[in-house]
Amino acid sequence: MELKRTADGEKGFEKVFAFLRERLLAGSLKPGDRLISERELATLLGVSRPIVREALRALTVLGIVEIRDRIGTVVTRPDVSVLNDFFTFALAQQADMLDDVMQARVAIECQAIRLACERANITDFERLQRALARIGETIDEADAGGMADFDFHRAIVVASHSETLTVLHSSMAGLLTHSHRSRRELVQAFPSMKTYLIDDHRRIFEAVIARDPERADATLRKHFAIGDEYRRRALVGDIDRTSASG
Amino acid sequence: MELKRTADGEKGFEKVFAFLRERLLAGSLKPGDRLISERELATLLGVSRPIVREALRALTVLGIVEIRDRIGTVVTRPDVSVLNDFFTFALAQQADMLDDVMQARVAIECQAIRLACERANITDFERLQRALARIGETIDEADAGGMADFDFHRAIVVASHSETLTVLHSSMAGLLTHSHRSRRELVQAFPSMKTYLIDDHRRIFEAVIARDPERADATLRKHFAIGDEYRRRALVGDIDRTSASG
DNA sequence: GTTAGCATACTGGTCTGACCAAGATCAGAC
DNA sequence: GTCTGATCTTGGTCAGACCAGTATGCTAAC
Repeated sequence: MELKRTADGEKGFEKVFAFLRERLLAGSLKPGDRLISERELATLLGVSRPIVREALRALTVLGIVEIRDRIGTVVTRPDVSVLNDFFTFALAQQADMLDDVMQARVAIECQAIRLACERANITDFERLQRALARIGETIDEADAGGMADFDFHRAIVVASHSETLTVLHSSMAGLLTHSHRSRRELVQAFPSMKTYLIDDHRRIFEAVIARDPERADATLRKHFAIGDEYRRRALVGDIDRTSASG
Repeated sequence: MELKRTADGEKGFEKVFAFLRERLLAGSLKPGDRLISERELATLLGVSRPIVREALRALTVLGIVEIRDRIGTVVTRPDVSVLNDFFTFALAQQADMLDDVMQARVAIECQAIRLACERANITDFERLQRALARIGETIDEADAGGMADFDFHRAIVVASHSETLTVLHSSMAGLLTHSHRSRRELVQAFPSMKTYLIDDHRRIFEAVIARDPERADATLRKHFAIGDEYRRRALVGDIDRTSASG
């Protein structure tokens, strides 16, 4: 963390960025605070306004501040969208990263469910239960079903009461929803998946209710493994057509 | 992922950003490619150069492109530093996030070690072994010891051959190194930690060598738990002063 | 005294045109 | 054929200006 001081040796952009970063990291600029106007900042640091805007824009994409048109620039609470953007771009340039991201998702969720077993409260349980019920109700719908599935998994992470895990998990949301949907589309054709989806999620739910981290982790991990297996089989057109008519 | 098309309805910055994003995500702009000059981009999109610079700066902090002075703007491979920046800022404004980040770290590493059991090759094993040896050698040094500890854990993640996990793990590196160092400083005072550090890491190493994901995960998780326990006791000045003189 | 309404100062959003320093390039000298 | 220097190009920056809304305060009407 090279906190370059605001020496004059720095280029314009770096000067402004460092100036603001210093105050942001030191805490003298807290979420909710409004920065001085771009013009003031420019004259204060002896740079031009476009440079100030560059720095503010940089902080904006980092989710640190928000530039409000004709209002001013205010400090915001760090947001997820940054990671979202990053993963979106990163994924685009390395398509093989998708499987990788899934691994990270498994990592996050398995840790989250352990924490959830310790920390979940009634509200969390209720949310999980609602999500579970919704999975059952929407088992025949691709869109709603995928969303219900996603909601359930998100509820697990939320129940961990870990901001970081939640942030990381959400940052992969865009990718996950796709995977959830495509998985759900398989359900229509292959009935055996219904059992898998409903039973698995209920078992996971029960493990959390029982506050049994090991069981919850193991069950969730198995759930992912089975899901992988289904998708793998789908690739070769196998699935369970042999045991059930489509 | 609202991929706003480059309609004229957008503001200047959004227009440029969307224009570039489109090409970045579509893959027509790949890492290594050089963008057209700022001036050309400006005239092409009908905006001024400062606006173009804002967009380029935004992509820069996202780690997507790199602006090289007097050379041009080139597309880079997505980098870790973005997440680093984000976590740095986020942590500064929510200090209580540190414990949270540790949880995420545990999540990443436990998943990584499972993958490592499957995917690790000779090179990975050797790197782990070196790191393990180094931990033993530097057991009495705070700085070098902390680094050896960190290297070992990083070697695990690297052995997972998962880009995403590596990226996430690295992004927490700054925070982790602190924690590693402070832990090592305890070693000097409390001899029993030496055994814990050396033996635990060896057990972890052995589990990976044995390619036993469950055992590796469990051992690593226990390793973290014991570390937590030590730190927790250190807070109340307990530790093992009773059984060993300082 | 209170309030509605408007003028004004201020804010972000953007543009134009310009200058600088240094890498890249190519023509011309050797 | 090679070296050298002028020139083109590139990013880095600045100054000043205009627009369009917001916020504020002052005035005028009730």
